[in-house]
Amino acid sequence: MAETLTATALTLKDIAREAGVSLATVDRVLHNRPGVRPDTVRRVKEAIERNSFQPHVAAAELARGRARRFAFVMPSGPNPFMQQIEAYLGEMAAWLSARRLSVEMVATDVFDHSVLAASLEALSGDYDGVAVVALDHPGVRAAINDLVDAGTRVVTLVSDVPSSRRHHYVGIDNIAAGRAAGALVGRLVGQRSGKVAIVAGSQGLRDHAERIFGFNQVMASEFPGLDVLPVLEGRDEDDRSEQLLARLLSRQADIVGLYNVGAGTQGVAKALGDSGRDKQVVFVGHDVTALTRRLLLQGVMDAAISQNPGHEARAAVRVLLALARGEPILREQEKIRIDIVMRDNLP
Amino acid sequence: MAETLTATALTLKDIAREAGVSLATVDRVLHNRPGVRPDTVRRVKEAIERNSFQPHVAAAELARGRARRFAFVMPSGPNPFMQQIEAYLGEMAAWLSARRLSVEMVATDVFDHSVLAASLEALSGDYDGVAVVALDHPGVRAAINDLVDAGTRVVTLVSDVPSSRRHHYVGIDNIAAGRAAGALVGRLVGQRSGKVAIVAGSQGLRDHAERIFGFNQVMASEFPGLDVLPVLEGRDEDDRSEQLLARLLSRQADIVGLYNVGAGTQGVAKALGDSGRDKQVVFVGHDVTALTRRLLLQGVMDAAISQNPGHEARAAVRVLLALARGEPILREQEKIRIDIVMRDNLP
DNA sequence: CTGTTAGCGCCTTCAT
DNA sequence: ATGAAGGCGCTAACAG
Repeated sequence: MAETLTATALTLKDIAREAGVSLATVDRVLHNRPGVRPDTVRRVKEAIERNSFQPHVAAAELARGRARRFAFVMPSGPNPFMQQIEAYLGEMAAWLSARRLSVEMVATDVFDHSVLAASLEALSGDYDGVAVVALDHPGVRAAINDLVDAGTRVVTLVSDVPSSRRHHYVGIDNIAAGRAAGALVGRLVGQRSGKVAIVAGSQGLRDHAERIFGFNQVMASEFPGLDVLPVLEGRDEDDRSEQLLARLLSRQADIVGLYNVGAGTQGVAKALGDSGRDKQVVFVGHDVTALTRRLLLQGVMDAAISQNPGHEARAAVRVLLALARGEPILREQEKIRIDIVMRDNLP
Repeated sequence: MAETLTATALTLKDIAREAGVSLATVDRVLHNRPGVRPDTVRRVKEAIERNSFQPHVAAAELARGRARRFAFVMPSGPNPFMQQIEAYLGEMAAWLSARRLSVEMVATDVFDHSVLAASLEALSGDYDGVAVVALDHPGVRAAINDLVDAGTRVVTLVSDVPSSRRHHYVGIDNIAAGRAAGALVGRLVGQRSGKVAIVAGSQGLRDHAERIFGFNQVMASEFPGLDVLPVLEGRDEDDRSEQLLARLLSRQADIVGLYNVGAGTQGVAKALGDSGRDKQVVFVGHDVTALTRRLLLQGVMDAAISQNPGHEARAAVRVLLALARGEPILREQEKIRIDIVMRDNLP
């Protein structure tokens, strides 16, 4: 009837006794520290295995006694999504402080690779862990690798640098996100056929490029009746996005779908609204902000592909902490999922 | 440039010195224990406030030294969703054990209120916390309240008993889930008009009733062209669901949408498949299991409204732990969101 | 290579 | 009503 899920609580001392060694030796083996005869190592490991011993994290944390410092390197400037992440970090203040953790925000120009790289280099040695919203560029990659080599734990946040040796990426699979966007546009357009417009910040941004890739994949394979137009590059700016889209709308009468890959949402919505076709065109974009929430409620936007900024903030902290403590990462828990948000399931 | 998010790490001793009292007194004030003069209480509280002091959780946990026991009361029988929750709890074994927590599974007939109530009563006094998949019934409510009165922390899981004094509910908003289902059926049906069928386990189950309510809300207000048929009650059984739906399909030619509220998915899919109309009818159901995953990939199901079982398992444990420790609950983190899952964003 | 020992910060008797 | 002191389980010097 009742099946228990955990072993009984032994301590280091028990293992020491069972293996016929001292506390210190068990501790050494536990942390793979040198200075123990291979034979002793084996004996101790066996005792640990046999009892499936787990050191008490609270005791370890207390004994180690060191406060840990983490830095979050984030874009300067008013990006609502990034501001949400910062706000959620702020909400964790008590949680952090009860664990003697500190997190510091470092604002930088993440779109300029040399500035970003310099910001990262400047952190070297001062932090136990760094989370960074990264641009995928060789210079940035080198800076990340230098941090890693210096013993700092590094996680990329929202935007990855897969070729670097960062310990972990906290963010969504952007190709899958693009596919989800494509599926939504296609399904919501329904029987109609026509053209589909894409507005992105820049195809040079890795995440944007990946989203577009996924989007086109689905369009090509599943919705042959829809014709994807060349990508408009609005640099994530409202004005530019608006102008480009307005011009396109005025020339193409048979646009039935619109995918906004990045920011500049205000401009995109304006162009669409001014054209008077916001009810006919299926409009899918990214992230739930004050603006996109309003657009969804008004029926201008039909769906938003979103990543949960609170989850990303907390996952980044937890992953850095687990890495610093040498604990395993709960991959399933830290995975950032792609949420499809429509008017009726707005969070 | 760098803005820090945490206070410096003081200790109880620092507060004691500053307030001119001993460690023990600060500790008493911190935990609202009796035996301290009101005046002293004030002085100590001020010192705590002034420094925004946070006791170190690791030290507290270690000193308290007591292992904590939690029980999970879950439906007996082969419910894939519940099995997933159990599996995720199993994956937490190391995490639990490193914190000297144990969780025990208690299988019971959650659909029989007297059996369920008896199972709950039997736990009294033995556990620090109980998570229960609850039936909303006066007898169950009383059993929950008794546990709470006995000092046990209680969270309802997946299915709530709002009228009880449970400390927390870990699960989705089922009305919102029904609305999301309605919006999807309506939007995916597109321009067509016709009839929409609903298959539920029973309208007596609170979560099913709520989902149906939300579904009908959206249908009535947003999709007047769609006509919702009376609910078929399949008792979450494959056979019965199949028969009822097969009969309905044979009589109604113009069914364009289908909402499966609970389990019995296998039967629903079979009836739909046998009718040869699985590609024309928009089919939305709940939860991502091996079966629904397959149906989504085959294009039989169009979308699944899902709650993340891993998240629910971990949230239940974290909430029970926070309650037991007297820590605040991170509401935002523990909130269970409604996920819309389509073929292209299958997790 | 291995063992001994003094804390880490808090909680809990036990005295006063 | 308040204080003193030991100990929770582990880590990190320091001896040997």
